[in-house]
Amino acid sequence: MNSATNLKGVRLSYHHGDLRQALLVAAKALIAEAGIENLSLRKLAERAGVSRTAPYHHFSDKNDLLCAIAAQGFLRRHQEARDTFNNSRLTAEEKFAEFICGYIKFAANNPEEYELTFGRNIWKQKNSTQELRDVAYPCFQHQLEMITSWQQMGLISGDNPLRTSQVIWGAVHGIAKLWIDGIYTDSAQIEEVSLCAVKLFIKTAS
Amino acid sequence: MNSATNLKGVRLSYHHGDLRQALLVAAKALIAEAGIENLSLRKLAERAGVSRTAPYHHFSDKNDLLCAIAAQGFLRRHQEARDTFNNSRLTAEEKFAEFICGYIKFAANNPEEYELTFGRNIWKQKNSTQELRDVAYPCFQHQLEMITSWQQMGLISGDNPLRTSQVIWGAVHGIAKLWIDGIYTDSAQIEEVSLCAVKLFIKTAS
DNA sequence: CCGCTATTTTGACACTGTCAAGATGTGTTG
DNA sequence: CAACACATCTTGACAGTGTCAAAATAGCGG
Repeated sequence: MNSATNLKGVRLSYHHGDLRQALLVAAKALIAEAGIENLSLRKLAERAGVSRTAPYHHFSDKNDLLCAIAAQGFLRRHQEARDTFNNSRLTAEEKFAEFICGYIKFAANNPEEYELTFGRNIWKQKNSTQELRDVAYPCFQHQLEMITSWQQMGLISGDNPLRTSQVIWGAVHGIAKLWIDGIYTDSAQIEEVSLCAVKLFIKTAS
Repeated sequence: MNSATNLKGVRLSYHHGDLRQALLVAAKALIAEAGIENLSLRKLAERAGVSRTAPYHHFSDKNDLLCAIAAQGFLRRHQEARDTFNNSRLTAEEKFAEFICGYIKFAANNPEEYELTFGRNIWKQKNSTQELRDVAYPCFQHQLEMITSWQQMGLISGDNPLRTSQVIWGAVHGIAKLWIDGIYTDSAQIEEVSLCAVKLFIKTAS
């Protein structure tokens, strides 16, 4: 259970100690630097100071590693949303606005990690791990619950909570993705777009 | 200018005749079958009955080929949207509904091609070709014009047309992507989600 | 000290995008 | 018709990728 690395990350012993955690940290750094598509297990292993195939004893394959990182992302986002929703000093409308803006900010602040977490790489086909789904679905469910409550109190229009939740989630996801993927040209004004979305979904807006 | 292939696609002459077009067609087929990430230039060349590097005489690299396919996608979508908007037998509200549902249907009917056209592969970093931007931006611009007109006639709420357009585009894009990437579980109900989006954005909905 | 197990490494394979150099057609000009 | 220029296609090669099998090494319980 020793960390077995000195301050520079150079290995001191043959066994790394906590290679799994080190790989996750290094992978997130590499992804933030150069994007998911530029992450290779070999470069990752080199960064962690370990041979090419060492990661395979902690993750069954590359997809498994990506799913583990994404799982952390879901936990973080879920926690953020919970904190906002449970903040008793905010009105319902403020909570909703913060949900929208917070979601998009979450994506904009860590674009590459968002791309991994909510992107196609790990979700398409049957790539998602059971572990990932176990933390992602509660996050989705929580979003649905929040939207449902806002709808029941008349803040948001629409009747079917599930469909409404899917539309609103789709909106923030789409805004985030269009920005991250560089399709929006005026990238600076992401905050304005968020606020516009809030106004469009709130019932009293005219 | 001869096609120089028989019915089975087997080459008759050394020169292919219209390899560029044949590659585009074959690539779209391969993508529709197995997704973008499973498209390799080598498999593509083999499918076209040509050597590995032949495509490089018609496209500067893989990204260039993908951009060419995406450009066709934009032209198709742009035409669809124009047809709907110019259809004088539809009311404004029907046009808006058809814009939303049509966009999502466009994505749902050809998920892999949509992923390519509006996805990160060709837009992130500086991957987009000038040719691609030349057909994509008018398509974006047209969306903005339609939204602006619907907003001016009081069909849609909001004040800033550009921001509103970005939100609505984000919504349909996000709904489409969540569905395509397999994050939504109940994939069958994409039509219901589209209609819910229409109701949420139209002013008179309560 | 021996051996068992977890961990890491080395070697190898198939696959990828892409470049350089050569081969083969097609068209044009004298 | 012949010779040359050019477009097109092919072969060979290289670095990089994910991943498997087998060997090497370390730590721990007896």
